[in-house]
Amino acid sequence: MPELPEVETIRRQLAPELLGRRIDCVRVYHDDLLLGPRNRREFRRLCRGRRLGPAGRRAKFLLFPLHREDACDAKPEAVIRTQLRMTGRFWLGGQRPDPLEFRHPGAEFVLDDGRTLFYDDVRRLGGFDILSIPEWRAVEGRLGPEPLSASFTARRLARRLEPLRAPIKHVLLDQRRIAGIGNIYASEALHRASIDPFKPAGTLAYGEIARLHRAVRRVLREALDASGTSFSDYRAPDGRSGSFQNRLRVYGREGAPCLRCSTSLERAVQGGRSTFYCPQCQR
DNA sequence: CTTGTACCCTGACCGC
DNA sequence: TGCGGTCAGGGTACAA
Repeated sequence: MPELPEVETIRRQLAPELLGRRIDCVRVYHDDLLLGPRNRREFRRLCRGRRLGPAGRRAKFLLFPLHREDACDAKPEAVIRTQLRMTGRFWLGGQRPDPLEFRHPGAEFVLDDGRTLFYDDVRRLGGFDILSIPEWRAVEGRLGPEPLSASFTARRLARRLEPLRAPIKHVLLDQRRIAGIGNIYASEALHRASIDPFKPAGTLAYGEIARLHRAVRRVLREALDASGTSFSDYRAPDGRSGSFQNRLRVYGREGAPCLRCSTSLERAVQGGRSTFYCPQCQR
């Protein structure tokens, strides 16, 4: 479901509410929501009684640092890594969320202020694992740069694309190359940069890469400012929708006119996923 | 190393 | 009303 702007929106809403809270009780309703090697009992044991540090995000992962009760100021000893994948959602409140809207309860984290963090996931492709800090550092080291960070430059992007023969659209989805971009914003960025999604990444001219770099940052920034893109099921934890779906230029607009040149937009399948593009102005 | 494919799972929708 | 096929914002394991 969510890409970088949606996950970051969720993080911003949850972070101030969760900071310093103690996890008193954990319930996990499906084994397949535990994505790591730990079973439910181990997961509960590692969470219970821990205090939450500031919620973080890297790529599309939400991170909940866990501190020992007696050493809250020190570095966390572990982190809960959450992946929402396609349909994972959070809701935080004093009672259960509306069961008509949250029909697939996956897990609950009861906090010491009486509220509970609920996780709901229709397809159960998302979930949690607990990583020690060295384990997390190893995982994080394999991820590509954060596209909104100051250190993500066009030059750096060019170096990462240069050896790759795969289509640029496919490369944008590869979290080892660039972190946080998913199927919506890959199509949107390529359209804004007027680049053919099928073009092999390593054949892009530097000028094209510079345009792509700007387009990626701009579209993610604008989506973040709009609290993300909401289709039928995505909601932020406060229940509000994002509004960026009104500003998508190609995603989901197959057959509609290109906003730049009026050519009918097309949909193609790359690596099993839809790519939306303008056959006229993306070359 | 790269690249492609299968797979995890449920639900909405479309054509028959 | 039912049935089969397709599609959905993701990531990983595995084979070639």
